[in-house]
Amino acid sequence: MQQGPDITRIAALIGEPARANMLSALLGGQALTARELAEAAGVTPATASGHLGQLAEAGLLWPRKQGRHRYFALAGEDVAQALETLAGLAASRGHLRTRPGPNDAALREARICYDHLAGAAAVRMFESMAGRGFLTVAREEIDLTEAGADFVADLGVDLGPLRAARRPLCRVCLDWSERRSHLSGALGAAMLERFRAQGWIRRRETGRHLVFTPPGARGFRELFG
Amino acid sequence: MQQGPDITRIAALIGEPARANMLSALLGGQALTARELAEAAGVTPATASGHLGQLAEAGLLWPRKQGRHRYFALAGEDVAQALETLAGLAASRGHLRTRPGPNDAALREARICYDHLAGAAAVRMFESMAGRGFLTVAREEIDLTEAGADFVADLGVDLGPLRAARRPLCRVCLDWSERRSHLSGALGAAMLERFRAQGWIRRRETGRHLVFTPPGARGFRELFG
DNA sequence: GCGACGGTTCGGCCGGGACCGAAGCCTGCG
DNA sequence: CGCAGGCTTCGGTCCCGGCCGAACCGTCGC
Repeated sequence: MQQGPDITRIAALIGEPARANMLSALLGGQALTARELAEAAGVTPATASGHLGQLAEAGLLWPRKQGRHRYFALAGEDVAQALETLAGLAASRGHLRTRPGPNDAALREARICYDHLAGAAAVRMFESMAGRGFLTVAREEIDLTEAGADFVADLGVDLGPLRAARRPLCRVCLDWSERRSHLSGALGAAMLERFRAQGWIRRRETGRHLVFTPPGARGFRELFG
Repeated sequence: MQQGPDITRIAALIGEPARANMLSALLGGQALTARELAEAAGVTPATASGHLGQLAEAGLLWPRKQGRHRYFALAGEDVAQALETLAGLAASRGHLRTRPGPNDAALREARICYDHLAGAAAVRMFESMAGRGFLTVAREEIDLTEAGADFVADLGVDLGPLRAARRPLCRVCLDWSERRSHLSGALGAAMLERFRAQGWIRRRETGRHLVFTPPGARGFRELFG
Protein backbone atom coordinates (compact mmCIF):
# COMPACT_ATOMS: atom_id res chain seq x y z
CA MET A 1 0.00 0.00 0.00
CA GLN A 2 2.39 2.63 1.22
CA GLN A 3 5.88 2.77 -0.10
CA GLY A 4 9.12 3.84 1.50
CA PRO A 5 10.63 2.90 4.82
CA ASP A 6 8.54 1.29 7.49
CA ILE A 7 8.17 3.89 10.17
CA THR A 8 5.66 1.85 12.07
CA ARG A 9 7.93 -0.89 13.27
CA ILE A 10 10.53 1.45 14.72
CA ALA A 11 7.99 3.74 16.31
CA ALA A 12 6.06 0.84 17.80
CA LEU A 13 9.24 -0.49 19.34
CA ILE A 14 9.96 2.85 20.94
CA GLY A 15 6.36 3.46 21.86
CA GLU A 16 6.06 0.96 24.63
CA PRO A 17 6.89 2.10 28.14
CA ALA A 18 9.23 -0.71 29.12
CA ARG A 19 11.24 -0.48 25.91
CA ALA A 20 11.27 3.29 25.95
CA ASN A 21 12.68 3.25 29.46
CA MET A 22 15.41 0.88 28.40
CA LEU A 23 16.33 3.05 25.46
CA SER A 24 16.31 6.15 27.62
CA ALA A 25 18.58 4.46 30.10
CA LEU A 26 20.97 3.65 27.27
CA LEU A 27 21.00 7.26 26.12
CA GLY A 28 23.50 7.62 28.91
CA GLY A 29 25.93 6.00 26.51
CA GLN A 30 27.20 3.12 28.60
CA ALA A 31 26.40 -0.45 27.80
CA LEU A 32 24.15 -2.00 30.43
CA THR A 33 23.43 -5.61 31.30
CA ALA A 34 20.08 -7.23 30.68
CA ARG A 35 19.38 -7.20 34.36
CA GLU A 36 20.14 -3.53 34.78
CA LEU A 37 17.86 -2.74 31.89
CA ALA A 38 15.11 -4.86 33.36
CA GLU A 39 15.41 -2.85 36.53
CA ALA A 40 15.40 0.44 34.65
CA ALA A 41 12.24 -0.63 32.87
CA GLY A 42 10.60 -1.99 35.97
CA VAL A 43 9.96 -5.47 34.62
CA THR A 44 11.25 -8.95 35.38
CA PRO A 45 14.30 -10.31 33.57
CA ALA A 46 12.05 -12.64 31.60
CA THR A 47 10.05 -9.78 30.17
CA ALA A 48 13.11 -7.68 29.57
CA SER A 49 14.78 -10.45 27.66
CA GLY A 50 11.94 -10.50 25.17
CA HIS A 51 12.07 -6.74 24.68
CA LEU A 52 15.82 -6.70 24.30
CA GLY A 53 15.64 -9.41 21.69
CA GLN A 54 13.21 -7.38 19.65
CA LEU A 55 15.21 -4.19 19.91
CA ALA A 56 18.39 -5.96 18.93
CA GLU A 57 16.80 -7.71 16.00
CA ALA A 58 15.43 -4.45 14.72
CA GLY A 59 18.94 -3.05 14.77
CA LEU A 60 18.39 -0.47 17.47
CA LEU A 61 20.58 -2.17 20.02
CA TRP A 62 24.01 -3.66 19.83
CA PRO A 63 24.29 -6.72 22.04
CA ARG A 64 27.61 -8.07 23.26
CA LYS A 65 28.18 -11.26 25.17
CA GLN A 66 30.77 -11.08 27.83
CA GLY A 67 31.18 -13.94 30.20
CA ARG A 68 27.82 -14.76 31.57
CA HIS A 69 26.58 -11.23 31.11
CA ARG A 70 25.03 -9.76 28.06
CA TYR A 71 25.63 -6.09 27.51
CA PHE A 72 23.45 -3.85 25.39
CA ALA A 73 24.23 -0.43 23.96
CA LEU A 74 22.50 1.78 21.45
CA ALA A 75 23.40 0.60 17.98
CA GLY A 76 24.66 3.98 16.88
CA GLU A 77 24.48 7.69 16.97
CA ASP A 78 21.55 7.77 14.61
CA VAL A 79 19.42 5.90 17.12
CA ALA A 80 20.32 8.39 19.82
CA GLN A 81 19.53 11.19 17.41
CA ALA A 82 16.10 9.79 16.62
CA LEU A 83 15.31 9.46 20.31
CA GLU A 84 16.36 13.04 20.90
CA THR A 85 14.20 14.20 18.02
CA LEU A 86 11.18 12.49 19.50
CA ALA A 87 12.03 13.98 22.88
CA GLY A 88 12.12 17.41 21.28
CA LEU A 89 8.72 16.92 19.72
CA ALA A 90 7.30 15.64 22.98
CA ALA A 91 8.76 18.52 24.94
CA SER A 92 7.45 21.13 22.52
CA ARG A 93 4.00 19.62 22.84
CA GLY A 94 4.19 19.72 26.58
CA HIS A 95 4.19 15.98 27.16
CA LEU A 96 6.33 15.72 30.23
CA ARG A 97 6.64 12.54 32.15
CA THR A 98 6.78 14.34 35.44
CA ARG A 99 6.27 17.95 36.33
CA PRO A 100 9.45 19.87 35.57
CA GLY A 101 11.55 20.26 38.67
CA PRO A 102 15.09 21.11 39.69
CA ASN A 103 16.12 17.83 38.19
CA ASP A 104 14.93 19.02 34.88
CA ALA A 105 16.84 22.30 35.03
CA ALA A 106 20.07 20.49 35.78
CA LEU A 107 19.36 18.23 32.84
CA ARG A 108 19.00 21.20 30.56
CA GLU A 109 22.34 22.61 31.63
CA ALA A 110 24.51 19.55 31.13
CA ARG A 111 23.76 15.97 30.32
CA ILE A 112 25.25 13.13 28.39
CA CYS A 113 23.86 12.41 24.96
CA TYR A 114 24.97 8.94 23.96
CA ASP A 115 28.66 9.66 24.41
CA HIS A 116 29.12 13.40 24.23
CA LEU A 117 28.17 16.49 26.18
CA ALA A 118 24.72 17.98 25.57
CA GLY A 119 22.67 20.79 27.07
CA ALA A 120 23.23 24.51 27.42
CA ALA A 121 26.88 24.05 28.30
CA ALA A 122 27.45 22.01 25.15
CA VAL A 123 25.82 24.67 23.04
CA ARG A 124 28.02 27.38 24.58
CA MET A 125 31.08 25.28 23.85
CA PHE A 126 30.07 24.66 20.25
CA GLU A 127 29.29 28.26 19.50
CA SER A 128 32.41 29.52 21.18
CA MET A 129 34.57 27.16 19.14
CA ALA A 130 32.81 28.07 15.92
CA GLY A 131 33.05 31.78 16.71
CA ARG A 132 36.78 31.59 17.28
CA GLY A 133 37.42 29.81 14.02
CA PHE A 134 38.19 26.42 15.52
CA LEU A 135 35.44 24.82 13.54
CA THR A 136 34.33 25.49 10.01
CA VAL A 137 30.61 25.16 9.79
CA ALA A 138 28.70 24.67 6.58
CA ARG A 139 25.29 23.10 6.86
CA GLU A 140 25.79 20.09 9.02
CA GLU A 141 29.18 19.46 7.43
CA ILE A 142 31.60 20.70 10.02
CA ASP A 143 35.31 20.32 10.36
CA LEU A 144 38.18 21.13 12.66
CA THR A 145 40.56 23.88 11.51
CA GLU A 146 44.32 23.96 12.12
CA ALA A 147 43.79 26.37 14.97
CA GLY A 148 41.07 24.10 16.29
CA ALA A 149 43.38 21.11 16.18
CA ASP A 150 45.93 23.00 18.25
CA PHE A 151 43.24 24.06 20.66
CA VAL A 152 41.95 20.60 21.38
CA ALA A 153 45.48 19.22 21.50
CA ASP A 154 46.17 21.72 24.28
CA LEU A 155 43.20 20.28 26.09
CA GLY A 156 44.91 16.94 25.95
CA VAL A 157 42.92 15.30 23.19
CA ASP A 158 45.02 13.04 20.99
CA LEU A 159 43.73 13.51 17.47
CA GLY A 160 45.79 10.78 15.85
CA PRO A 161 43.61 7.78 16.62
CA LEU A 162 40.46 9.81 16.14
CA ARG A 163 41.37 10.74 12.59
CA ALA A 164 42.30 7.16 11.82
CA ALA A 165 38.98 5.77 13.02
CA ARG A 166 36.06 5.19 10.73
CA ARG A 167 33.76 7.36 12.76
CA PRO A 168 33.45 10.96 11.55
CA LEU A 169 35.52 13.37 13.58
CA CYS A 170 32.98 16.16 13.85
CA ARG A 171 29.24 16.04 13.65
CA VAL A 172 26.47 18.29 14.80
CA CYS A 173 23.74 17.03 17.07
CA LEU A 174 20.55 18.94 17.71
CA ASP A 175 19.82 19.65 21.34
CA TRP A 176 16.22 19.02 22.32
CA SER A 177 16.30 21.38 25.25
CA GLU A 178 18.19 24.20 23.57
CA ARG A 179 17.06 23.58 20.01
CA ARG A 180 20.50 24.46 18.80
CA SER A 181 23.49 22.49 17.67
CA HIS A 182 26.22 21.00 19.74
CA LEU A 183 29.26 18.96 18.86
CA SER A 184 29.10 15.20 18.54
CA GLY A 185 31.13 12.67 16.58
CA ALA A 186 34.45 11.25 17.64
CA LEU A 187 35.73 14.63 18.77
CA GLY A 188 32.64 15.34 20.82
CA ALA A 189 33.08 12.03 22.56
CA ALA A 190 36.80 12.54 23.10
CA MET A 191 36.33 15.99 24.58
CA LEU A 192 33.77 14.78 27.09
CA GLU A 193 36.09 11.94 27.99
CA ARG A 194 38.86 14.44 28.48
CA PHE A 195 36.75 16.66 30.75
CA ARG A 196 35.87 13.65 32.78
CA ALA A 197 39.45 12.39 33.01
CA GLN A 198 40.71 15.69 34.32
CA GLY A 199 37.99 15.83 36.93
CA TRP A 200 35.97 18.67 35.44
CA ILE A 201 32.78 16.77 35.05
CA ARG A 202 31.25 14.03 37.07
CA ARG A 203 28.36 11.87 36.31
CA ARG A 204 25.50 11.94 38.78
CA GLU A 205 24.94 8.32 39.81
CA THR A 206 23.12 6.44 37.10
CA GLY A 207 21.12 9.03 35.19
CA ARG A 208 22.07 11.27 32.33
CA HIS A 209 22.95 14.22 34.52
CA LEU A 210 26.42 15.63 34.39
CA VAL A 211 27.72 17.94 37.08
CA PHE A 212 30.64 20.31 36.83
CA THR A 213 33.07 20.20 39.73
CA PRO A 214 34.06 23.66 41.00
CA PRO A 215 37.41 23.69 39.17
CA GLY A 216 35.63 22.26 36.14
CA ALA A 217 33.07 25.02 36.09
CA ARG A 218 35.84 27.61 36.35
CA GLY A 219 37.92 26.04 33.62
CA PHE A 220 34.99 25.56 31.31
CA ARG A 221 33.91 29.15 31.76
CA GLU A 222 37.40 30.39 31.00
CA LEU A 223 37.61 28.30 27.87
CA PHE A 224 34.16 28.84 26.44
CA GLY A 225 32.69 31.87 28.19
CA MET B 1 10.89 7.52 37.56
CA GLN B 2 12.34 8.85 34.39
CA GLN B 3 12.65 12.54 33.87
CA GLY B 4 12.46 14.63 30.76
CA PRO B 5 9.98 14.59 27.91
CA ASP B 6 7.67 11.66 27.41
CA ILE B 7 8.87 9.95 24.28
CA THR B 8 6.57 7.03 24.74
CA ARG B 9 3.31 8.74 24.04
CA ILE B 10 4.41 10.25 20.76
CA ALA B 11 6.12 7.10 19.58
CA ALA B 12 3.17 4.93 20.51
CA LEU B 13 0.87 7.19 18.52
CA ILE B 14 3.08 6.85 15.47
CA GLY B 15 3.73 3.19 16.04
CA GLU B 16 0.34 1.88 15.07
CA PRO B 17 -0.24 0.99 11.43
CA ALA B 18 -3.48 2.87 10.90
CA ARG B 19 -2.19 6.06 12.46
CA ALA B 20 1.18 5.77 10.78
CA ASN B 21 -0.53 5.49 7.43
CA MET B 22 -2.56 8.59 8.13
CA LEU B 23 0.51 10.55 9.11
CA SER B 24 2.36 9.32 6.05
CA ALA B 25 -0.50 10.40 3.85
CA LEU B 26 -0.35 13.84 5.41
CA LEU B 27 3.37 14.11 4.74
CA GLY B 28 2.19 15.08 1.28
CA GLY B 29 1.42 18.44 2.85
CA GLN B 30 -2.20 18.87 1.92
CA ALA B 31 -4.96 18.77 4.46
CA LEU B 32 -7.17 15.71 4.04
CA THR B 33 -10.67 14.96 5.24
CA ALA B 34 -11.42 12.39 7.87
CA ARG B 35 -12.88 10.12 5.24
CA GLU B 36 -9.86 10.32 2.99
CA LEU B 37 -7.62 9.50 5.90
CA ALA B 38 -9.81 6.57 6.86
CA GLU B 39 -9.37 5.26 3.36
CA ALA B 40 -5.62 5.83 3.40
CA ALA B 41 -5.41 3.88 6.63
CA GLY B 42 -7.74 1.14 5.49
CA VAL B 43 -10.22 1.45 8.34
CA THR B 44 -13.81 2.56 8.71
CA PRO B 45 -14.67 6.20 9.42
CA ALA B 46 -15.62 5.25 12.95
CA THR B 47 -12.20 3.87 13.71
CA ALA B 48 -10.45 6.69 11.93
CA SER B 49 -12.33 9.26 13.95
CA GLY B 50 -10.94 7.82 17.13
CA HIS B 51 -7.39 7.84 15.85
CA LEU B 52 -7.66 11.36 14.52
CA GLY B 53 -8.96 12.56 17.84
CA GLN B 54 -5.94 11.13 19.60
CA LEU B 55 -3.47 12.56 17.13
CA ALA B 56 -5.05 15.97 17.33
CA GLU B 57 -5.16 15.99 21.09
CA ALA B 58 -1.51 15.07 21.25
CA GLY B 59 -0.76 18.07 19.09
CA LEU B 60 0.48 16.19 16.07
CA LEU B 61 -2.41 17.17 13.84
CA TRP B 62 -4.13 20.42 13.20
CA PRO B 63 -7.86 19.93 12.68
CA ARG B 64 -10.00 22.45 10.89
CA LYS B 65 -13.74 22.37 10.54
CA GLN B 66 -15.04 23.52 7.25
CA GLY B 67 -18.67 23.08 6.42
CA ARG B 68 -19.55 19.53 7.12
CA HIS B 69 -16.04 18.30 6.48
CA ARG B 70 -13.22 18.14 8.92
CA TYR B 71 -9.78 18.64 7.50
CA PHE B 72 -6.58 17.45 9.12
CA ALA B 73 -3.03 18.53 8.42
CA LEU B 74 0.26 17.92 10.18
CA ALA B 75 0.55 20.35 13.05
CA GLY B 76 3.88 21.71 11.90
CA GLU B 77 7.17 21.23 10.25
CA ASP B 78 8.65 19.64 13.34
CA VAL B 79 6.19 16.79 13.11
CA ALA B 80 7.15 16.19 9.49
CA GLN B 81 10.78 16.34 10.49
CA ALA B 82 10.33 13.73 13.20
CA LEU B 83 8.55 11.42 10.78
CA GLU B 84 11.36 11.81 8.29
CA THR B 85 13.93 11.07 10.96
CA LEU B 86 12.17 7.86 11.84
CA ALA B 87 11.96 7.01 8.18
CA GLY B 88 15.68 7.52 7.87
CA LEU B 89 16.36 5.22 10.77
CA ALA B 90 14.02 2.60 9.37
CA ALA B 91 15.59 2.82 5.92
CA SER B 92 19.11 2.52 7.22
CA ARG B 93 18.11 -0.58 9.14
CA GLY B 94 16.56 -2.09 6.06
CA HIS B 95 12.97 -2.06 7.25
CA LEU B 96 11.13 -1.45 4.04
CA ARG B 97 7.44 -1.77 3.80
CA THR B 98 7.65 -3.26 0.35
CA ARG B 99 10.64 -4.41 -1.58
CA PRO B 100 12.32 -1.40 -3.20
CA GLY B 101 11.08 -0.90 -6.71
CA PRO B 102 10.91 1.75 -9.40
CA ASN B 103 8.44 3.56 -7.23
CA ASP B 104 11.04 3.87 -4.61
CA ALA B 105 13.68 5.24 -6.94
CA ALA B 106 11.31 7.92 -8.16
CA LEU B 107 10.60 8.81 -4.56
CA ARG B 108 14.27 9.27 -3.89
CA GLU B 109 14.65 11.64 -6.80
CA ALA B 110 11.82 14.04 -6.04
CA ARG B 111 9.05 14.05 -3.52
CA ILE B 112 7.12 16.46 -1.43
CA CYS B 113 8.09 16.83 2.20
CA TYR B 114 5.24 18.54 4.01
CA ASP B 115 5.22 21.56 1.72
CA HIS B 116 8.59 21.74 0.03
CA LEU B 117 10.69 19.77 -2.42
CA ALA B 118 12.73 16.86 -1.08
CA GLY B 119 14.90 14.13 -2.58
CA ALA B 120 18.00 14.18 -4.71
CA ALA B 121 16.74 17.06 -6.83
CA ALA B 122 16.17 19.16 -3.71
CA VAL B 123 19.65 18.45 -2.48
CA ARG B 124 21.15 19.48 -5.82
CA MET B 125 19.18 22.69 -5.70
CA PHE B 126 20.26 23.48 -2.16
CA GLU B 127 23.91 22.82 -2.77
CA SER B 128 23.93 24.75 -6.01
CA MET B 129 22.38 27.77 -4.35
CA ALA B 130 24.78 27.59 -1.44
CA GLY B 131 27.74 27.14 -3.77
CA ARG B 132 26.85 30.22 -5.78
CA GLY B 133 26.54 32.40 -2.72
CA PHE B 134 22.76 32.69 -2.78
CA LEU B 135 22.52 31.27 0.69
CA THR B 136 24.76 31.83 3.68
CA VAL B 137 25.04 28.66 5.62
CA ALA B 138 26.20 28.44 9.21
CA ARG B 139 25.13 25.39 11.14
CA GLU B 140 21.46 25.13 10.54
CA GLU B 141 21.12 28.91 10.57
CA ILE B 142 20.81 29.79 6.94
CA ASP B 143 19.83 32.96 5.19
CA LEU B 144 19.21 34.40 1.78
CA THR B 145 21.85 36.81 0.43
CA GLU B 146 21.16 39.87 -1.74
CA ALA B 147 22.20 37.90 -4.79
CA GLY B 148 19.97 35.09 -3.65
CA ALA B 149 17.03 37.42 -3.28
CA ASP B 150 17.52 38.61 -6.86
CA PHE B 151 17.81 35.05 -8.02
CA VAL B 152 14.56 33.85 -6.53
CA ALA B 153 12.82 37.04 -7.58
CA ASP B 154 13.80 36.19 -11.15
CA LEU B 155 12.13 32.83 -10.65
CA GLY B 156 8.96 34.71 -9.83
CA VAL B 157 8.92 34.33 -6.09
CA ASP B 158 7.54 37.36 -4.30
CA LEU B 159 9.62 37.78 -1.16
CA GLY B 160 7.57 40.57 0.40
CA PRO B 161 4.83 38.54 2.04
CA LEU B 162 7.28 35.80 2.93
CA ARG B 163 9.49 38.12 4.92
CA ALA B 164 6.49 39.59 6.67
CA ALA B 165 5.17 36.22 7.78
CA ARG B 166 5.98 34.70 11.13
CA ARG B 167 7.37 31.57 9.60
CA PRO B 168 11.15 31.55 9.13
CA LEU B 169 12.20 32.25 5.58
CA CYS B 170 14.91 29.64 5.28
CA ARG B 171 15.39 26.44 7.16
CA VAL B 172 17.29 23.26 6.49
CA CYS B 173 15.58 19.91 6.45
CA LEU B 174 17.44 16.63 6.52
CA ASP B 175 16.64 14.28 3.69
CA TRP B 176 16.16 10.67 4.78
CA SER B 177 17.01 9.25 1.39
CA GLU B 178 20.02 11.45 0.69
CA ARG B 179 21.09 12.11 4.24
CA ARG B 180 21.95 15.65 3.30
CA SER B 181 20.25 18.99 3.72
CA HIS B 182 17.69 20.60 1.53
CA LEU B 183 15.81 23.86 1.78
CA SER B 184 12.60 24.17 3.72
CA GLY B 185 10.89 27.06 5.47
CA ALA B 186 8.73 29.65 3.79
CA LEU B 187 11.11 30.01 0.86
CA GLY B 188 11.29 26.27 0.31
CA ALA B 189 7.54 26.13 0.17
CA ALA B 190 7.28 29.15 -2.11
CA MET B 191 9.82 27.79 -4.56
CA LEU B 192 8.01 24.49 -4.89
CA GLU B 193 4.78 26.35 -5.36
CA ARG B 194 6.44 28.40 -8.08
CA PHE B 195 7.77 25.32 -9.89
CA ARG B 196 4.34 23.85 -9.79
CA ALA B 197 2.63 27.00 -11.01
CA GLN B 198 4.86 27.27 -14.02
CA GLY B 199 4.27 23.66 -14.94
CA TRP B 200 7.70 22.32 -14.10
CA ILE B 201 6.59 19.82 -11.56
CA ARG B 202 3.47 17.79 -11.29
CA ARG B 203 2.23 15.75 -8.47
CA ARG B 204 1.66 12.09 -9.17
CA GLU B 205 -1.96 11.39 -8.19
CA THR B 206 -2.30 11.21 -4.43
CA GLY B 207 1.10 10.07 -3.17
CA ARG B 208 4.19 12.03 -2.32
CA HIS B 209 5.81 11.57 -5.70
CA LEU B 210 6.67 14.60 -7.74
CA VAL B 211 7.44 14.32 -11.44
CA PHE B 212 9.30 16.81 -13.56
CA THR B 213 7.66 17.67 -16.85
CA PRO B 214 10.10 17.68 -19.80
CA PRO B 215 10.47 21.48 -19.84
CA GLY B 216 10.67 21.41 -16.07
CA ALA B 217 13.52 18.92 -16.10
CA ARG B 218 15.38 21.04 -18.64
CA GLY B 219 14.84 24.25 -16.74
CA PHE B 220 15.77 22.75 -13.42
CA ARG B 221 18.96 21.29 -14.84
CA GLU B 222 19.92 24.63 -16.33
CA LEU B 223 19.33 26.40 -13.05
CA PHE B 224 20.86 23.95 -10.65
CA GLY B 225 23.06 21.60 -12.65
C1' DG C 1 32.40 -31.87 40.16
C1' DC C 2 28.54 -28.86 42.33
C1' DG C 3 26.20 -24.81 43.41
C1' DA C 4 25.30 -19.92 42.35
C1' DC C 5 24.00 -16.68 39.16
C1' DG C 6 22.81 -14.35 34.64
C1' DG C 7 20.04 -15.00 30.89
C1' DT C 8 16.52 -17.21 27.86
C1' DT C 9 12.43 -20.05 26.65
C1' DC C 10 7.84 -21.68 27.44
C1' DG C 11 2.98 -21.63 28.80
C1' DG C 12 -0.70 -19.31 30.44
C1' DC C 13 -3.01 -15.21 32.14
C1' DC C 14 -4.90 -10.80 31.42
C1' DG C 15 -5.78 -6.07 29.95
C1' DG C 16 -5.63 -2.43 26.67
C1' DG C 17 -6.89 -0.94 22.64
C1' DA C 18 -8.14 -1.54 17.68
C1' DC C 19 -12.02 -2.50 15.19
C1' DC C 20 -16.77 -2.46 13.57
C1' DG C 21 -22.08 -1.63 13.14
C1' DA C 22 -25.63 1.04 14.56
C1' DA C 23 -27.46 5.06 16.29
C1' DG C 24 -27.06 10.03 16.92
C1' DC C 25 -25.51 14.87 15.77
C1' DC C 26 -24.67 18.60 12.82
C1' DT C 27 -24.33 21.02 8.43
C1' DG C 28 -25.69 22.10 3.97
C1' DC C 29 -28.90 21.57 0.19
C1' DG C 30 -33.06 21.13 -2.32
C1' DC D 1 -38.39 21.43 6.47
C1' DG D 2 -36.92 17.09 5.59
C1' DC D 3 -33.39 14.41 3.57
C1' DA D 4 -28.53 13.27 2.56
C1' DG D 5 -24.01 13.03 3.74
C1' DG D 6 -19.86 13.68 6.81
C1' DC D 7 -18.44 12.77 11.24
C1' DT D 8 -18.67 11.22 16.09
C1' DT D 9 -20.23 8.41 20.04
C1' DC D 10 -21.46 4.17 22.06
C1' DG D 11 -21.40 -0.90 22.99
C1' DG D 12 -19.54 -4.96 22.29
C1' DT D 13 -16.18 -8.23 20.34
C1' DC D 14 -11.79 -9.91 19.78
C1' DC D 15 -6.97 -10.36 19.45
C1' DC D 16 -2.38 -8.85 20.01
C1' DG D 17 1.13 -8.41 23.03
C1' DG D 18 2.97 -7.41 27.70
C1' DC D 19 3.68 -9.72 31.88
C1' DC D 20 5.02 -13.24 35.08
C1' DG D 21 6.60 -17.89 37.29
C1' DA D 22 8.87 -21.90 36.45
C1' DA D 23 11.88 -24.67 34.12
C1' DC D 24 16.05 -24.76 31.41
C1' DC D 25 20.82 -23.57 29.54
C1' DG D 26 25.73 -21.69 30.11
C1' DT D 27 29.24 -19.61 32.47
C1' DC D 28 31.87 -18.69 36.44
C1' DG D 29 33.94 -19.90 40.92
C1' DC D 30 34.94 -22.88 44.61
